[in-house]
Amino acid sequence: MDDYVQILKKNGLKVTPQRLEILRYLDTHRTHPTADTIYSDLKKDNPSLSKTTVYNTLQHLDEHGLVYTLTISGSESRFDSNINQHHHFLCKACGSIIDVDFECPNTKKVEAGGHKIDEVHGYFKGVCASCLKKQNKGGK
Amino acid sequence: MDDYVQILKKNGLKVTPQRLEILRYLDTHRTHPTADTIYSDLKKDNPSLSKTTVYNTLQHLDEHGLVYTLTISGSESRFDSNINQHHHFLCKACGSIIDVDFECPNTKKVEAGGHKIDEVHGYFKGVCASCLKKQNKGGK
DNA sequence: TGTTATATTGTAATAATTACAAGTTAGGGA
DNA sequence: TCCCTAACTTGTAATTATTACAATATAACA
Repeated sequence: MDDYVQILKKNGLKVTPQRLEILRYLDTHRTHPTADTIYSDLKKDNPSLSKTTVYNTLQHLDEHGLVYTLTISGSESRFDSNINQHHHFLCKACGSIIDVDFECPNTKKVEAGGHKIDEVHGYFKGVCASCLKKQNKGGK
Repeated sequence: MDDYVQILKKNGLKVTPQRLEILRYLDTHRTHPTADTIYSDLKKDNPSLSKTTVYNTLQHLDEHGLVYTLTISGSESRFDSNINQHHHFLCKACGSIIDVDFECPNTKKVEAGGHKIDEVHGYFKGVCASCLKKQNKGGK
């Protein structure tokens, strides 16, 4: 019935309403939200939700590879339920984070140095196509 | 005489002892230090140094492309005076950050989406060769 | 050398995250 | 089905990195 229950069970995680809500939220909001955004949004329907629970759950999900934690913005972590290898573009004008879908062809070069790689993060920063258009229209 | 003076002047930045010290520190400590590490180390010889000055200076240097700010660790920024295009490997065991020297061949693919790219960050995380060796020796 | 815009300093404020103790609940076993 | 216990959730307090701000000091140029 509910896939999220299966996902948690498969990973040996206890099934709780809070975890189901957070999993569902991430799955239906592919905007790379912050912990605080997730907390604020979910609190509307579940006023007793604690921010600590959100942080703890995100950490557990990350440890089990169920979410991917981005540090692209520098000041706060952002969470992505898209587990496939992909990278990210951060628009410095509007703040949005856009998925960039390709694999990193350099992983093997790094491994050639003898290191074991668990995570690959590709962060591109600049101005997105949409904001570039606005800038050209708006003048200056 | 002192290259750092020229670097600052060339970039239209006022030449102050603090800025020279920070530039020199970054140039001679290629360990990707945090702002706090820079502050603590420089404070030894310049007790009146303020942490705010360190943060302000690093920000100015970054804006002028004289340092590169890493957000690889998530919890704090790290600073690199190596301006050439390169990437980084973070060892989760010992915390060290290792330079990885190659260019990203995917920049053009991102630009194909119509975005303007100012910065490219490649972060690899795992266990470094040195720590892998220790783990094998130490047993477990 | 004087002027002024800019930099430095120190403290206080903010923001994100973590620590912790108390109460609650999920899930397996009797 | 009920009970037990380990694990989870909650709320508050603490911590850490960073920024804001006002007062003082100084670099650079006339």
